[in-house]
Amino acid sequence: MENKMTNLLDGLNDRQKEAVTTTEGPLLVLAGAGSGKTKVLTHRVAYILENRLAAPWEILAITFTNKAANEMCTRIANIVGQMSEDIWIKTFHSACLRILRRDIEKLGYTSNFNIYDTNDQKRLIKDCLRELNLNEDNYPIKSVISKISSAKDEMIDCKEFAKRNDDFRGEKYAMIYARYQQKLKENNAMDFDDLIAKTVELFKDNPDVLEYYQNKFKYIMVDEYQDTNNLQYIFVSMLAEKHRNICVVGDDDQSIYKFRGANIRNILDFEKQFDDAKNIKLEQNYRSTQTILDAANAVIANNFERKEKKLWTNQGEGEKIEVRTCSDQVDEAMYISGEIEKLVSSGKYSYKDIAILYRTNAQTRALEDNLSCPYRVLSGLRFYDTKEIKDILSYLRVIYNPNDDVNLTRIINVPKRGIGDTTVGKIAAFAESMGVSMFDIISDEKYLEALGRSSAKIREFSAIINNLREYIDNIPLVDLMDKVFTETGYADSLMTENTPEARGRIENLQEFKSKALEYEKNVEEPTFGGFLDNISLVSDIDNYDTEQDAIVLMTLHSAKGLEFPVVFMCGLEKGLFPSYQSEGELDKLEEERRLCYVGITRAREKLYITYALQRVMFGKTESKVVSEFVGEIPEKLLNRTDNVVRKQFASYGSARGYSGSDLFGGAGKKSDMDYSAIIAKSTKSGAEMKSSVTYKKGERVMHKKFGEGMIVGITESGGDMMLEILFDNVGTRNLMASFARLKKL
DNA sequence: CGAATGGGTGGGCAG
DNA sequence: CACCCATTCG
Repeated sequence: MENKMTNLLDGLNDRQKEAVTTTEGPLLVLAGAGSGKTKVLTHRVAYILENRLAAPWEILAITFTNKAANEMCTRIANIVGQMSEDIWIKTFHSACLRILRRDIEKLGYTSNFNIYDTNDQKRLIKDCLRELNLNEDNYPIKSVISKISSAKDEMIDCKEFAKRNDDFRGEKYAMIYARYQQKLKENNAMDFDDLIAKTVELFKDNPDVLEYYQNKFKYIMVDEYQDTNNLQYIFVSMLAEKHRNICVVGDDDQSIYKFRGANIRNILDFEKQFDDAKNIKLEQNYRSTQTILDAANAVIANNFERKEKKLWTNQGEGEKIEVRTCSDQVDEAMYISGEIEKLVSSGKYSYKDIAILYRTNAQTRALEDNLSCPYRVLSGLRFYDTKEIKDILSYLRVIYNPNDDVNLTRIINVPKRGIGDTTVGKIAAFAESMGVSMFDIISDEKYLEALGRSSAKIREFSAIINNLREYIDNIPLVDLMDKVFTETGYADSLMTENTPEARGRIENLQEFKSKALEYEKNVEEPTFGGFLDNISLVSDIDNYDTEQDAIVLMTLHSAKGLEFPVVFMCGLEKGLFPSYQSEGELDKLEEERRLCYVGITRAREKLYITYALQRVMFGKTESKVVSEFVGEIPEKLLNRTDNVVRKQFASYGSARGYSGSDLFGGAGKKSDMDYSAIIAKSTKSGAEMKSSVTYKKGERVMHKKFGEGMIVGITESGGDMMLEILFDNVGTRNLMASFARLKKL
């Protein structure tokens, strides 16, 4: 035991040791990116166990993703062995789900409730709007959803919401909210917010339940605390009230989920909320080179609301950051592809060491089309979001919980079985007026007759569902899924279709089955409901397999918590990253900057930043200007290159009509004229035009159109000098010294 | 009454 | 470019 203990603290720096051994009372660990946060958490759990401060089942560790939970579980198992199995290592949602499945009857739901995702929410809201005779244009679904979501986050129920919003629109929103919540209950369903909100409600209404969990969890740890919302904070606070051994770990600089309610104040104010809290900062970075850290530090220093931190390492300076100006998104993808080939053929890196990160999922297409290496795309369409999986999933959910009208409506006519919108509308109306679920209607002969000529088909459908319900937890999951495929006619309809697309869908369904198999194998007590929960809560990133030798493409958001030897951050253009939606709003811009910080700090050895002067967005070609974030990185850390001007000049000889303005979009339309003028001059007598002025790197210059800038690169080119100039407002431009008409400052 | 087709529109990150 | 809705056809 003594030995193990010393081992446990071996290899930790002083700060980390302190965080591991400070087990009692509230503790805030401000852990910079790459500062060994997971190590601290896992060792802290092990330390508590080794010192017999608590039994495994008395420890609750909350992470943000399932992937993080699994990793923590594995790493703790490596230290303490089997004991790790009884620790609650969960995400907020899965922890709450487990609590709810046990006691939800106390709130008037039944334990087989379904979980509604954003799509289901949308359907439900649409129904509400229709019933209330409200127009989607005046009450956009997205805004309704976000209003309801933030109300739930602030624990404002329908009544309270109505009180606080008594203007015309507010009243309507209150009505939608009330109806939506009522519908959820009728469907025996919960949205993601409810999972936390209902747990808190359960605790509030049932002190005995709360007390049980308060007593149970002697030590509570929360990872990624900067991304918790108010509800999650309340949930954790309630649980921690008794023992007060709460340790939160986070980095305010990596808070990137404000858009879904994350409240950065939770971490900034932790010490106010828990006035005796200890505070430990981890600033030594074990991941990246000093160059990368300097860049990250410099960028994030532009934010106002933050706790001062400076990452450092003793691992050396490393290589400069490559910044590449590209003509458009195809050029960008080709450049990245080329660099990847170079990196891999050098033998220093393999594909799995490399990641491409971007702001929006829409950017993947150009990349995918132009990559010449094995790759994987994370997120975008979740596996469970494809149509065929959603269909089967809806069947499974209806079988599990027949009161779920939303899912029932979704599949009652899939595949086509002659139950059209009109009939479905009738069933819904019946259900509404009788105060029962649609399934109740269609399984009752009394109502079926009233449905006229469709009744035979409906009868058939409800028979299928009722038949399948018999098999729940009686036969293996995979067999049940097979039955769903065949008995619903879904498989047949795909076979008949027999298009490449249909075959793809069949393949996907096979994969779905293997996921079920996997679940049955991995989980101790597999149940039908457990499988559905599992699906509701996994994300694409959870399935990211680091062993496969392929480069990986994902959004900057998904990349949080991951690291790669080589990182490409692409599309660093104003309006894309930072997003145009953050323009003029300081707090949103700061969140974008934090996202940039997250991106930079994913890189261990080599970081590439690319941006294009032109990009196709929303189907239109737009001119782009480099992101301000690039300019925030000290120039001395960068090695700038581009492909724009070379193309530009190459085009003179080959295609006269092609003025090059298409490639040089960043300068705007006027560049057409300027450049034709330059061609004229240069064909006359290039020698004459040769600049007599000499330039040096670092000099500041003034350009008529581009404004002030600094020379960051000089290349000799045919007796002239090509200057790479970083302009303050428009980004980098490559200009020939003799033609640029520069004024030294 | 149900299915198919075309036009218009909207498009950020996510458990 | 994908999805949703409205219109038209069967």
